[in-house]
Amino acid sequence: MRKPLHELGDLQREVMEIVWDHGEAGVHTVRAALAERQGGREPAYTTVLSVLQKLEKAGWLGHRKDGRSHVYSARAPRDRVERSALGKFVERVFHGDRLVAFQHLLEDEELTDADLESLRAMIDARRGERAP
Amino acid sequence: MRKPLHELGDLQREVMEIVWDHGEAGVHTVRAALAERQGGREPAYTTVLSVLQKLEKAGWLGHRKDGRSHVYSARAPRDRVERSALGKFVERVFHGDRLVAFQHLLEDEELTDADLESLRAMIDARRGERAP
DNA sequence: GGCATCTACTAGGGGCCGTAGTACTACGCG
DNA sequence: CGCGTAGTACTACGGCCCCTAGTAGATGCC
Repeated sequence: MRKPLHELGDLQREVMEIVWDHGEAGVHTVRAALAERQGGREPAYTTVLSVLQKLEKAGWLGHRKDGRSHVYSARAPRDRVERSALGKFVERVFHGDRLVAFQHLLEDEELTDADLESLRAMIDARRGERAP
Repeated sequence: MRKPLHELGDLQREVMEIVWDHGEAGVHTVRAALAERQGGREPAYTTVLSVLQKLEKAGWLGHRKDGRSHVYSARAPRDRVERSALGKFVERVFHGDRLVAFQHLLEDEELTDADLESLRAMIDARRGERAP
């Protein structure tokens, strides 16, 4: 299967995000978005094209024809990919123990009381849908 | 700084875990532990030594002399490293939004009601220490 | 039909991983 | 005192992936 999202190179991940954000995107769109995100100049046209093609070959993207151009779109919805990546990560680093992951996330200093509140809400919602 | 834990290769991560588990470990210990974990045969002595040395050069390990041997130990406690890795991961994949990470973890099918219960407890504990 | 545009294919520098060999060192035993 | 064994240090190499881009070939508009 596909490699987890976080194991992609920086450029490839960036491109995936751009495609997800735009719904679909061609080389020009991606180039422009890249330049804007990173504040640098655009990579060569063929560079971006190559990346797109690699991502397609790897199963991340599909494309349709629009005139003579190709317009790429993600083959899997973003949140499913992210969730899967998180799962793989938890697997590798915490041997699958999600509770430990929770614990670490909770220990984060930056969480506000409001955050904690909405966490509780999330959990309660989850319990609700579990045992209705 | 050091690379996040999940970006290490499989062998290197494995070795780190072994060292953490043992508190400290020399080449022989690591070799044996590797063979046992993976059920395969031990990698060459020098292979393991090389890995240990690489990890030391990268700042993961330190060593002390014991007779003519080196005994390696981790330079940072495991849970700090894990937490940092999780932080980096959330940064890369969720742009730092921990709540999204929570959400995904919560959506996991495998969580039992007991798990959800202890999650609530964790959160409450956290709130308690926050606003006493 | 000719030119601009776009894709396909190929390539190479750089880096990291796992793997291990070779060379050198030092300690302990006889 | 000398030698062998065990241990470390250094170097190497194949494999793989990333980013980068060039060149060549196809195609469609004017």
